[in-house]
Amino acid sequence: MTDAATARAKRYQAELRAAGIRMTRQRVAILDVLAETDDHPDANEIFHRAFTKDPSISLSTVYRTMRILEQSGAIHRHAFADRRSRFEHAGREHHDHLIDLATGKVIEFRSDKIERLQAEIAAELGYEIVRHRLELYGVKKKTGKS
Amino acid sequence: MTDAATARAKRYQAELRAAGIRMTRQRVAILDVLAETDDHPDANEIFHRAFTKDPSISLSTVYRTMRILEQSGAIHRHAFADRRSRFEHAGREHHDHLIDLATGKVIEFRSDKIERLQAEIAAELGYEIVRHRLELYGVKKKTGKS
DNA sequence: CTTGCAGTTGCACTTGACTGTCAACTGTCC
DNA sequence: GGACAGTTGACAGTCAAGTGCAACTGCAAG
Repeated sequence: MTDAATARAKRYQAELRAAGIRMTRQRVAILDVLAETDDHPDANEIFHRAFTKDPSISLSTVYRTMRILEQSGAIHRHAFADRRSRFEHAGREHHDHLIDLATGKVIEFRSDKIERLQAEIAAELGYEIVRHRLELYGVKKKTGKS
Repeated sequence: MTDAATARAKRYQAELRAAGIRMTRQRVAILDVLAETDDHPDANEIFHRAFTKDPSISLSTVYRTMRILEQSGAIHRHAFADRRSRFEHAGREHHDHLIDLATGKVIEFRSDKIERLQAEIAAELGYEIVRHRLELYGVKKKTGKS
């Protein structure tokens, strides 16, 4: 665990405690995992990673904790093409995802233009956007002129 | 079942038979359901609707058929906020979805600007979009001047 | 028409992701 | 150091979806 990750983990803990969430051994382990993660692990993956930090943790606790963290706004839940949820901590700037269909790799991107356009469209339909989901599924363009 | 829906159903049948897919009683029932549908039913809902046309159909067959239809490109599978798949027949123009968080109502919309922007963004990242998913989740704006 | 048979089906069962229950445990506030 | 409400691990239960298999059936060739 890098120093930066440790610092992040500490910050998450402090924030959650401030929000009245009890900091158990298991939650610390999960927060550590999230702090040193920059991919989009599913519950099972988080369980395995947390398990190496604290073998007393159970999968149920991971599910329960992910739900609590989601409700408190600490993490975001995604559901890409497959049926299971993937998570990422929320302390980062909003972004959307481009999924490489060949490798499954998830690339993050952000476009203010698109964000603005979405708000416009919703407004036209009489709605206000609370959240959105934009996922592009694509394949690598063959390099070369074209 | 309206005449238009019947015609659509017949067309679907012909297309699938041309693609070498055997037209069983059950598949006809499902195709009929899809032809007269313009919402986004899930497998269970399709099962119930098809059941009224042919009580011999089973849920397994609906699942199997939806998969076949999806692979043959006849329908699109969506997974909105909930965990189950919803379907719609593909014979229609591409569109995205705005989901009303209060009522669950699904509104369809389409924006060429956004489509173009998406392609641009993917291109910048070196990708070619195969498909995408754009869902806006929102609430009705309070009416009035604003 | 009848037949042959690969493709389909219904049923019962399995899977995979998650949720609920409950006795035992443990942060946290005095 | 208690007290005790919040939390946990184990495991049963739920829910959407997929599967194995014996029985059935489109449909193409006779």
